Amino acid sequence: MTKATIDDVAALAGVSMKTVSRVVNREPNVRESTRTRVEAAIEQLHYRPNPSARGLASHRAHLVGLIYDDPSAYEIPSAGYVISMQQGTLRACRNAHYELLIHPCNYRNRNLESEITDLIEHARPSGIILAAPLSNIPRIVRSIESTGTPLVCLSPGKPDAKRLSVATNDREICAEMTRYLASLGHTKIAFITGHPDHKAVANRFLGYQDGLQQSGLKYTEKLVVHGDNSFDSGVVCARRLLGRKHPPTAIFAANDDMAAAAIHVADRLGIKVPDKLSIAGFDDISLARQVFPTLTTIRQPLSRMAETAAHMLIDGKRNEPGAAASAIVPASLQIRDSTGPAPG
Amino acid sequence: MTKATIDDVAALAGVSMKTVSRVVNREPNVRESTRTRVEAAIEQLHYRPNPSARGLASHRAHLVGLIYDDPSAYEIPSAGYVISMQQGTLRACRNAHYELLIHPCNYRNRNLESEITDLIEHARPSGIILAAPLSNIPRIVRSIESTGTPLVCLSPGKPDAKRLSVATNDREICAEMTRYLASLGHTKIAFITGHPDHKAVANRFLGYQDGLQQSGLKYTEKLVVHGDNSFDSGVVCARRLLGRKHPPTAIFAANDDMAAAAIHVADRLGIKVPDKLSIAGFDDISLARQVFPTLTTIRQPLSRMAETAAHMLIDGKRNEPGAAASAIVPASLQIRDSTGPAPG
DNA sequence: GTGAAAGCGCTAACAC
DNA sequence: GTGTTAGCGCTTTCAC
Repeated sequence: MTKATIDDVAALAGVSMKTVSRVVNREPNVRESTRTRVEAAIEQLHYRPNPSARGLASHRAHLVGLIYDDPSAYEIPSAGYVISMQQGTLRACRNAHYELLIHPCNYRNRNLESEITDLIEHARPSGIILAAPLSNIPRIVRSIESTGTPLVCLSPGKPDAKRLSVATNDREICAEMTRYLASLGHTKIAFITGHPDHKAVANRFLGYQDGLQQSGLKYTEKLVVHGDNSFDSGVVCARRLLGRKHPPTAIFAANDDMAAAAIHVADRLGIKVPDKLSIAGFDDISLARQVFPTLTTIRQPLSRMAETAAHMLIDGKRNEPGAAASAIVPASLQIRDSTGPAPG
Repeated sequence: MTKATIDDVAALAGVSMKTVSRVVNREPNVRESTRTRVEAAIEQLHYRPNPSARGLASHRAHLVGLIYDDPSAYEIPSAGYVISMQQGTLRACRNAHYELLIHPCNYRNRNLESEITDLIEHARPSGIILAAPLSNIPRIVRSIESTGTPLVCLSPGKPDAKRLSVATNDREICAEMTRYLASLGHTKIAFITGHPDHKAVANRFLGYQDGLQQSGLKYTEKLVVHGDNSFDSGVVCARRLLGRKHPPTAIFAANDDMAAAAIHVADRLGIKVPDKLSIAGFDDISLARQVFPTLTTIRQPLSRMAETAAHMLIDGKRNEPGAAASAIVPASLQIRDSTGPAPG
């Protein structure tokens, strides 16, 4: 038994090829009863459209391109991020019979724009999902847009009404974490900022400030130190904060690596966590559950974000063209053992 | 300027379409001078074959399928492994103008065989790379083989002369690590075994025994404890080893998670690493460089292995059909700070 | 060694 | 609402 083609389905359902095509592609102008009959035939023959034939005839492959900055192998948290995004995109693709084309690339590459436009012209994806931090680079975004391929940006720095994007509520969730720390009785809550280039990371800092205000606490620069997202920078920052005469009783770091570093420093200094010091991070990388005590942090819904993005692309063809939209998928607090009531 | 087609190239080179096709596909029966001329035309027009047209005409997409067990997001070391394999496969694919189709799946899924054969029938890849531990499951391997699609197994449990495979020298490199520890003066070298299901992990244990023998040390069961690859099991094993009257001066764990656990336990017990105790792992996950002291370990060349596998598939079409082969890509020792001369 | 013709399985454009 | 007719750009088959 050889594979069923669209003709076989058409013959079985007693309609033309084109009607089958309409049903498969969810196009309008098919009577409900006809649609049902065609669907039954598809089911019976286990018909699935041939992607190559589709691609050839439509000048557009039924695939979604996922473009992201290439993590060096074994690097964390990048690897976890990438896998999450792939998983989310694949979930959306599988239901819709789309394939996923992954394209890791180096954001320092000078020819990145032509590399990406080449990819698009060659593979002709139905749409592109562009992950942060690439989605923060205007020349990359513009070069993709110039090909006319639908684009969804993941975590773009600032929302842009003219573009499709999916983001999380960095700022709000950081405010929530800050309020949570305040609710535990902490009044001196320090913040370790992240790499200044990453716009979403800057939003985390704003959320911290919001949270202080919402809790009736004063924001002061003295409680802010500047890291660069690395574990090492976290060590330096935590030492600076904890070496003071009146150290903070809570430290909120803009990512988990720096938060883990703070736990490490506290341990060296003999400061008990969470009894004397509460520590919170952001990202929920696997390290968060491997440190002792386990780290209270914020989980970004990366997989859901990517899934949402893929759906925008796949379903988007039937939307009005001008209907730019940005979706927000909320992050969530992961309360673990590194936070507790303020001492005293 | 629209994209060049095979006709454009043929016209420019003054040959037929078919000859261009022969050149592009590296088929025989083209005079050298003709080939050169065609290649020049290809270059000049920036011609790249349309994958959809190719796939449609040849009943076979120019793509490589990479099938692996799905890590839950944020799980390490799976994420790092997957990224490495993807990177290696992509390197090979890009040069040859193949695409990569990734297929994470759940190895506990009952319908896995039909899921995979469906995938193959619909996407029609030129070949499949099957990663461990899936490559250790005979019914999966056989179901792929039954579709007639070329298959390369990554780290199959035992080499099989009838199949294509790529593996690393687990056993030899573990013997080398053991000899290295012995060369530092250690005579009581303990081993923490890994999960019994993973065949490659069992080879590591054999390598440990080889290494002892090669160093003139006696193997004794007393120095072996059984873990399951998890950090927690490593804690239990390390406690058992270090709680003895005459503890070992070196611990070699079958993976990095358990080795990191050993470092953790030693720290709690006040045993200085590497002064009083040397610790070695296997995998070189990113945690290996995040623990203190940094972990001496073994790096598996996963990315190279996947690249080799992809090349076997892509180039293999021109080989003799019966030419099964298995490649070995050697692993390497990563000497860091957790190992040192034996005390005393 | 090289070329001509046929057709892969689908969608686009338009007719009805 | 539905069907008809052309191709999409390549590989296959077979002729030379």
